[in-house]
Amino acid sequence: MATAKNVNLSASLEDYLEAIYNLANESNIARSKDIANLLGVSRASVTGALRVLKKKGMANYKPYDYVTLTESGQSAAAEIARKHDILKSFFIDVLGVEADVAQQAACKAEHSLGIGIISKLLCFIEFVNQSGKNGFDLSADFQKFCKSKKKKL
Amino acid sequence: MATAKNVNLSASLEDYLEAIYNLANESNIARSKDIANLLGVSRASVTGALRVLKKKGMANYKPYDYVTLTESGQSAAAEIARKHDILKSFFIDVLGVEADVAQQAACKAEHSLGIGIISKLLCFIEFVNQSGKNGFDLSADFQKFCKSKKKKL
DNA sequence: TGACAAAGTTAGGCATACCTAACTATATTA
DNA sequence: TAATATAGTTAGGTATGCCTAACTTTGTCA
Repeated sequence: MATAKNVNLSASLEDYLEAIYNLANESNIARSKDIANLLGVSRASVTGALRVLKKKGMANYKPYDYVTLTESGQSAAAEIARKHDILKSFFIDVLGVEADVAQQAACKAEHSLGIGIISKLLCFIEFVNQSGKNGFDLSADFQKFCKSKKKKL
Repeated sequence: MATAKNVNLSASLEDYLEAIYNLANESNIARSKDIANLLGVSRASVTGALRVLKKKGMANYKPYDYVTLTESGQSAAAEIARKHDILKSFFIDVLGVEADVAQQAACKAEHSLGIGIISKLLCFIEFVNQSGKNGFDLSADFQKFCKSKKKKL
Protein backbone atom coordinates (compact mmCIF):
# COMPACT_ATOMS: atom_id res chain seq x y z
CA MET A 1 0.00 0.00 0.00
CA ALA A 2 1.75 3.11 -1.19
CA THR A 3 -1.30 5.29 -0.82
CA ALA A 4 -2.11 8.30 1.28
CA LYS A 5 -2.84 6.64 4.59
CA ASN A 6 0.41 7.83 6.12
CA VAL A 7 -0.15 11.55 5.75
CA ASN A 8 -2.91 12.79 7.99
CA LEU A 9 -4.90 15.68 6.73
CA SER A 10 -7.17 18.07 8.58
CA ALA A 11 -10.77 18.35 7.47
CA SER A 12 -9.87 21.71 5.96
CA LEU A 13 -7.00 20.31 3.90
CA GLU A 14 -9.20 17.44 2.77
CA ASP A 15 -11.65 20.03 1.49
CA TYR A 16 -8.95 21.77 -0.52
CA LEU A 17 -7.75 18.47 -1.91
CA GLU A 18 -11.25 17.47 -2.90
CA ALA A 19 -11.89 20.86 -4.50
CA ILE A 20 -8.74 20.60 -6.62
CA TYR A 21 -9.68 17.07 -7.58
CA ASN A 22 -13.19 18.02 -8.62
CA LEU A 23 -12.14 21.12 -10.52
CA ALA A 24 -9.47 19.21 -12.38
CA ASN A 25 -12.00 16.54 -13.31
CA GLU A 26 -14.53 19.09 -14.49
CA SER A 27 -12.47 21.67 -16.30
CA ASN A 28 -9.02 20.07 -16.50
CA ILE A 29 -7.60 22.94 -14.51
CA ALA A 30 -7.77 23.93 -10.85
CA ARG A 31 -7.38 27.67 -10.57
CA SER A 32 -6.78 29.29 -7.23
CA LYS A 33 -9.73 31.59 -7.73
CA ASP A 34 -12.07 28.71 -8.46
CA ILE A 35 -10.91 26.78 -5.42
CA ALA A 36 -11.60 29.88 -3.34
CA ASN A 37 -15.08 30.21 -4.83
CA LEU A 38 -15.90 26.56 -4.43
CA LEU A 39 -14.91 26.51 -0.77
CA GLY A 40 -16.09 30.00 0.09
CA VAL A 41 -12.70 31.21 1.32
CA SER A 42 -10.38 34.01 0.23
CA ARG A 43 -7.72 33.56 -2.42
CA ALA A 44 -5.13 34.21 0.26
CA SER A 45 -6.37 31.20 2.20
CA VAL A 46 -6.01 29.06 -0.89
CA THR A 47 -2.40 30.13 -1.32
CA GLY A 48 -1.72 29.11 2.27
CA ALA A 49 -3.38 25.74 1.87
CA LEU A 50 -1.52 25.01 -1.35
CA ARG A 51 1.78 25.61 0.38
CA VAL A 52 0.82 23.15 3.09
CA LEU A 53 -0.36 20.56 0.58
CA LYS A 54 2.92 20.95 -1.28
CA LYS A 55 4.89 20.50 1.92
CA LYS A 56 2.90 17.34 2.61
CA GLY A 57 3.71 16.04 -0.83
CA MET A 58 0.11 16.10 -2.01
CA ALA A 59 0.19 18.92 -4.54
CA ASN A 60 2.56 20.12 -7.22
CA TYR A 61 2.49 23.80 -6.50
CA LYS A 62 4.53 26.67 -7.85
CA PRO A 63 3.58 30.28 -7.21
CA TYR A 64 1.63 31.83 -10.10
CA ASP A 65 1.20 28.46 -11.74
CA TYR A 66 -1.64 25.98 -12.00
CA VAL A 67 -1.92 23.31 -9.33
CA THR A 68 -1.97 19.60 -9.90
CA LEU A 69 -2.08 16.77 -7.41
CA THR A 70 0.78 14.38 -6.87
CA GLU A 71 0.10 10.69 -7.01
CA SER A 72 -0.51 10.52 -3.29
CA GLY A 73 -2.62 13.66 -3.39
CA GLN A 74 -4.63 12.15 -6.18
CA SER A 75 -5.30 8.93 -4.32
CA ALA A 76 -6.17 10.75 -1.11
CA ALA A 77 -8.55 13.03 -3.00
CA ALA A 78 -10.15 10.12 -4.79
CA GLU A 79 -10.78 8.44 -1.46
CA ILE A 80 -12.40 11.55 -0.01
CA ALA A 81 -14.53 12.00 -3.11
CA ARG A 82 -15.54 8.37 -2.90
CA LYS A 83 -16.58 8.78 0.73
CA HIS A 84 -18.57 11.81 -0.28
CA ASP A 85 -20.39 9.99 -3.06
CA ILE A 86 -21.20 6.97 -0.92
CA LEU A 87 -22.54 9.11 1.91
CA LYS A 88 -24.58 11.25 -0.42
CA SER A 89 -26.01 8.22 -2.13
CA PHE A 90 -26.86 6.64 1.22
CA PHE A 91 -28.61 9.78 2.40
CA ILE A 92 -30.59 10.18 -0.80
CA ASP A 93 -31.27 6.65 -1.98
CA VAL A 94 -31.66 4.88 1.33
CA LEU A 95 -32.79 7.51 3.79
CA GLY A 96 -34.72 9.55 1.26
CA VAL A 97 -33.17 12.86 2.24
CA GLU A 98 -33.38 15.82 -0.13
CA ALA A 99 -30.45 16.24 -2.50
CA ASP A 100 -29.11 19.52 -1.17
CA VAL A 101 -29.34 18.45 2.46
CA ALA A 102 -27.60 15.20 1.54
CA GLN A 103 -24.87 17.08 -0.29
CA GLN A 104 -24.15 19.34 2.67
CA ALA A 105 -24.23 16.52 5.19
CA ALA A 106 -21.90 14.42 3.05
CA CYS A 107 -19.44 17.34 2.85
CA LYS A 108 -19.19 17.46 6.58
CA ALA A 109 -19.40 13.80 7.49
CA GLU A 110 -16.91 12.62 4.89
CA HIS A 111 -14.10 13.88 7.13
CA SER A 112 -15.17 12.01 10.22
CA LEU A 113 -16.03 8.52 9.01
CA GLY A 114 -13.38 5.89 8.39
CA ILE A 115 -13.21 3.35 5.62
CA GLY A 116 -14.75 0.67 7.83
CA ILE A 117 -18.05 2.45 8.19
CA ILE A 118 -18.04 3.81 4.66
CA SER A 119 -17.61 0.44 3.04
CA LYS A 120 -20.39 -0.97 5.19
CA LEU A 121 -22.57 1.86 3.97
CA LEU A 122 -21.69 1.11 0.38
CA CYS A 123 -22.60 -2.49 0.99
CA PHE A 124 -25.87 -1.39 2.49
CA ILE A 125 -26.73 0.70 -0.53
CA GLU A 126 -26.11 -2.32 -2.73
CA PHE A 127 -28.17 -4.44 -0.40
CA VAL A 128 -31.09 -2.06 -0.74
CA ASN A 129 -30.70 -1.94 -4.53
CA GLN A 130 -30.56 -5.72 -4.62
CA SER A 131 -33.82 -5.91 -2.71
CA GLY A 132 -35.47 -4.05 -5.56
CA LYS A 133 -34.44 -6.76 -7.99
CA ASN A 134 -35.93 -9.44 -5.77
CA GLY A 135 -39.41 -8.01 -5.74
CA PHE A 136 -38.95 -6.14 -2.47
CA ASP A 137 -38.39 -2.44 -2.30
CA LEU A 138 -36.71 -1.58 0.95
CA SER A 139 -36.43 2.13 0.33
CA ALA A 140 -40.08 2.47 -0.58
CA ASP A 141 -41.08 0.38 2.44
CA PHE A 142 -38.93 2.58 4.62
CA GLN A 143 -40.51 5.75 3.27
CA LYS A 144 -43.94 4.34 4.05
CA PHE A 145 -42.81 3.38 7.51
CA CYS A 146 -41.45 6.90 8.07
CA LYS A 147 -44.66 8.54 7.02
CA SER A 148 -46.80 6.26 9.15
CA LYS A 149 -44.60 7.09 12.12
CA LYS A 150 -44.94 10.81 11.54
CA LYS A 151 -48.72 10.57 11.48
CA LYS A 152 -48.73 8.93 14.87
CA LEU A 153 -46.95 11.87 16.50
CA MET B 1 -38.89 26.20 21.25
CA ALA B 2 -36.64 27.74 23.84
CA THR B 3 -33.83 25.30 23.28
CA ALA B 4 -30.23 25.63 22.25
CA LYS B 5 -30.56 26.08 18.51
CA ASN B 6 -29.61 29.74 18.67
CA VAL B 7 -26.15 29.32 20.13
CA ASN B 8 -23.76 27.67 17.73
CA LEU B 9 -21.08 25.56 19.25
CA SER B 10 -17.84 24.30 17.77
CA ALA B 11 -17.25 20.55 17.69
CA SER B 12 -14.79 21.04 20.50
CA LEU B 13 -17.28 22.85 22.73
CA GLU B 14 -19.88 20.21 21.97
CA ASP B 15 -17.41 17.63 23.24
CA TYR B 16 -16.96 19.52 26.50
CA LEU B 17 -20.68 19.90 26.90
CA GLU B 18 -21.26 16.22 26.28
CA ALA B 19 -18.51 15.26 28.69
CA ILE B 20 -20.01 17.37 31.47
CA TYR B 21 -23.42 15.93 30.72
CA ASN B 22 -22.20 12.34 30.84
CA LEU B 23 -20.10 12.82 33.97
CA ALA B 24 -22.99 14.48 35.76
CA ASN B 25 -25.27 11.62 34.78
CA GLU B 26 -22.81 8.99 35.93
CA SER B 27 -21.36 10.42 39.10
CA ASN B 28 -23.56 13.44 39.81
CA ILE B 29 -20.55 15.67 39.58
CA ALA B 30 -18.42 16.93 36.70
CA ARG B 31 -14.94 17.63 37.95
CA SER B 32 -12.50 19.53 35.79
CA LYS B 33 -9.95 16.77 36.10
CA ASP B 34 -12.42 14.13 34.94
CA ILE B 35 -13.48 16.22 31.97
CA ALA B 36 -9.81 16.55 31.07
CA ASN B 37 -9.31 12.79 31.37
CA LEU B 38 -12.41 11.94 29.39
CA LEU B 39 -11.49 14.21 26.52
CA GLY B 40 -7.76 13.66 26.66
CA VAL B 41 -6.88 17.32 27.10
CA SER B 42 -5.06 19.28 29.82
CA ARG B 43 -6.82 20.73 32.84
CA ALA B 44 -5.88 24.16 31.58
CA SER B 45 -7.80 23.55 28.39
CA VAL B 46 -10.85 22.58 30.42
CA THR B 47 -10.70 25.84 32.35
CA GLY B 48 -10.63 27.73 29.07
CA ALA B 49 -13.57 25.82 27.65
CA LEU B 50 -15.62 26.30 30.82
CA ARG B 51 -15.15 30.04 30.60
CA VAL B 52 -16.39 30.00 27.01
CA LEU B 53 -19.38 27.82 27.88
CA LYS B 54 -20.24 30.17 30.71
CA LYS B 55 -20.02 33.15 28.39
CA LYS B 56 -22.35 31.38 25.98
CA GLY B 57 -24.80 30.76 28.78
CA MET B 58 -24.42 26.99 28.68
CA ALA B 59 -22.62 26.31 31.94
CA ASN B 60 -22.81 27.59 35.49
CA TYR B 61 -19.17 28.02 36.18
CA LYS B 62 -17.32 29.61 39.05
CA PRO B 63 -13.57 29.20 39.51
CA TYR B 64 -12.68 26.41 41.95
CA ASP B 65 -16.26 25.19 42.03
CA TYR B 66 -18.10 22.30 40.41
CA VAL B 67 -19.65 22.86 37.02
CA THR B 68 -23.27 22.37 36.14
CA LEU B 69 -25.10 22.99 32.91
CA THR B 70 -27.68 25.69 32.49
CA GLU B 71 -31.04 24.77 31.06
CA SER B 72 -29.91 25.60 27.55
CA GLY B 73 -26.61 23.79 28.12
CA GLN B 74 -28.52 20.79 29.35
CA SER B 75 -30.79 20.66 26.33
CA ALA B 76 -27.92 21.16 23.91
CA ALA B 77 -25.94 18.41 25.61
CA ALA B 78 -28.91 16.07 25.60
CA GLU B 79 -29.30 16.62 21.89
CA ILE B 80 -25.66 15.85 21.23
CA ALA B 81 -25.82 12.75 23.41
CA ARG B 82 -28.92 11.66 21.58
CA LYS B 83 -27.21 12.08 18.22
CA HIS B 84 -24.35 10.04 19.57
CA ASP B 85 -26.60 7.22 20.74
CA ILE B 86 -28.57 7.07 17.52
CA LEU B 87 -25.44 7.01 15.39
CA LYS B 88 -23.80 4.37 17.54
CA SER B 89 -26.91 2.24 17.47
CA PHE B 90 -27.15 2.57 13.71
CA PHE B 91 -23.52 1.57 13.26
CA ILE B 92 -23.81 -1.43 15.57
CA ASP B 93 -27.35 -2.69 15.10
CA VAL B 94 -27.87 -1.94 11.43
CA LEU B 95 -24.43 -1.93 9.87
CA GLY B 96 -22.97 -4.55 12.19
CA VAL B 97 -19.87 -2.54 13.04
CA GLU B 98 -17.84 -3.44 16.14
CA ALA B 99 -18.75 -1.54 19.30
CA ASP B 100 -15.50 0.39 19.77
CA VAL B 101 -15.31 1.44 16.12
CA ALA B 102 -18.95 2.51 16.31
CA GLN B 103 -18.29 4.49 19.46
CA GLN B 104 -15.38 6.38 17.94
CA ALA B 105 -17.19 7.06 14.69
CA ALA B 106 -20.25 8.33 16.54
CA CYS B 107 -18.05 10.69 18.57
CA LYS B 108 -16.79 12.33 15.42
CA ALA B 109 -19.87 12.23 13.24
CA GLU B 110 -22.25 13.53 15.88
CA HIS B 111 -20.89 17.03 15.29
CA SER B 112 -21.43 17.05 11.57
CA LEU B 113 -24.90 15.61 11.06
CA GLY B 114 -28.04 17.67 11.50
CA ILE B 115 -31.33 16.69 13.04
CA GLY B 116 -32.81 15.90 9.64
CA ILE B 117 -30.43 13.07 8.91
CA ILE B 118 -30.29 11.87 12.50
CA SER B 119 -34.03 11.47 12.82
CA LYS B 120 -34.14 9.60 9.53
CA LEU B 121 -31.49 7.29 10.94
CA LEU B 122 -33.51 6.75 14.08
CA CYS B 123 -36.50 5.92 11.94
CA PHE B 124 -34.38 3.50 9.98
CA ILE B 125 -33.25 1.72 13.12
CA GLU B 126 -36.87 1.32 14.12
CA PHE B 127 -37.72 0.13 10.64
CA VAL B 128 -35.09 -2.57 10.90
CA ASN B 129 -36.27 -3.59 14.36
CA GLN B 130 -39.83 -3.69 13.10
CA SER B 131 -38.80 -6.05 10.31
CA GLY B 132 -37.69 -8.54 12.96
CA LYS B 133 -41.17 -8.62 14.39
CA ASN B 134 -42.67 -9.31 10.98
CA GLY B 135 -40.70 -12.45 10.35
CA PHE B 136 -37.98 -10.73 8.35
CA ASP B 137 -34.59 -9.93 9.76
CA LEU B 138 -33.06 -7.15 7.77
CA SER B 139 -29.86 -6.89 9.77
CA ALA B 140 -29.18 -10.61 9.51
CA ASP B 141 -29.95 -10.54 5.79
CA PHE B 142 -27.61 -7.61 5.38
CA GLN B 143 -24.80 -9.40 7.19
CA LYS B 144 -25.23 -12.40 4.91
CA PHE B 145 -25.23 -10.12 1.90
CA CYS B 146 -22.03 -8.46 3.12
CA LYS B 147 -20.25 -11.75 3.59
CA SER B 148 -21.31 -13.08 0.23
CA LYS B 149 -19.99 -9.90 -1.38
CA LYS B 150 -16.66 -10.23 0.36
CA LYS B 151 -16.22 -13.78 -0.88
CA LYS B 152 -16.68 -12.63 -4.44
CA LEU B 153 -13.77 -10.22 -4.27
C1' DT C 1 3.78 47.48 -26.60
C1' DG C 2 1.93 49.67 -22.85
C1' DA C 3 -2.03 50.26 -19.89
C1' DC C 4 -5.33 47.98 -17.35
C1' DA C 5 -7.76 44.11 -15.35
C1' DA C 6 -7.56 39.79 -13.25
C1' DA C 7 -5.23 36.37 -10.65
C1' DG C 8 -2.14 35.26 -7.16
C1' DT C 9 0.95 36.36 -3.22
C1' DT C 10 2.55 38.57 0.96
C1' DA C 11 2.08 40.81 5.31
C1' DG C 12 -0.19 41.36 9.30
C1' DG C 13 -4.06 40.37 12.25
C1' DC C 14 -7.66 37.60 14.68
C1' DA C 15 -10.08 33.47 16.80
C1' DT C 16 -9.91 28.81 18.26
C1' DA C 17 -7.93 25.26 20.63
C1' DC C 18 -4.49 23.14 22.31
C1' DC C 19 -0.01 22.80 25.34
C1' DT C 20 3.52 23.31 29.61
C1' DA C 21 5.10 25.43 33.72
C1' DA C 22 4.22 27.95 37.57
C1' DC C 23 1.08 29.55 40.79
C1' DT C 24 -3.16 29.45 43.98
C1' DA C 25 -6.92 27.40 46.28
C1' DT C 26 -8.90 23.45 48.49
C1' DA C 27 -8.82 19.00 50.91
C1' DT C 28 -6.65 15.63 53.61
C1' DT C 29 -4.37 13.89 57.43
C1' DA C 30 -0.72 13.48 60.84
C1' DT D 1 -3.67 23.28 62.80
C1' DA D 2 0.15 23.05 59.82
C1' DA D 3 2.22 20.40 56.06
C1' DT D 4 1.32 18.29 51.96
C1' DA D 5 -1.09 16.49 48.09
C1' DT D 6 -4.53 17.36 44.73
C1' DA D 7 -7.36 20.22 41.90
C1' DG D 8 -7.86 24.24 39.41
C1' DT D 9 -6.15 28.63 37.37
C1' DT D 10 -3.09 31.81 35.04
C1' DA D 11 0.48 33.16 31.92
C1' DG D 12 2.63 32.58 27.92
C1' DG D 13 3.47 29.95 23.80
C1' DT D 14 2.34 27.17 19.39
C1' DA D 15 -0.36 25.58 15.34
C1' DT D 16 -4.24 25.97 12.34
C1' DG D 17 -7.18 28.40 9.55
C1' DC D 18 -9.30 32.12 8.36
C1' DC D 19 -9.54 37.31 7.06
C1' DT D 20 -8.37 42.15 4.65
C1' DA D 21 -5.37 45.26 2.34
C1' DA D 22 -1.60 46.04 -0.35
C1' DC D 23 1.46 44.38 -3.57
C1' DT D 24 3.26 41.54 -7.66
C1' DT D 25 2.73 38.81 -11.58
C1' DT D 26 0.30 37.48 -15.61
C1' DG D 27 -2.85 38.03 -19.38
C1' DT D 28 -5.53 40.90 -22.58
C1' DC D 29 -6.44 44.13 -26.04
C1' DA D 30 -6.44 48.79 -27.99
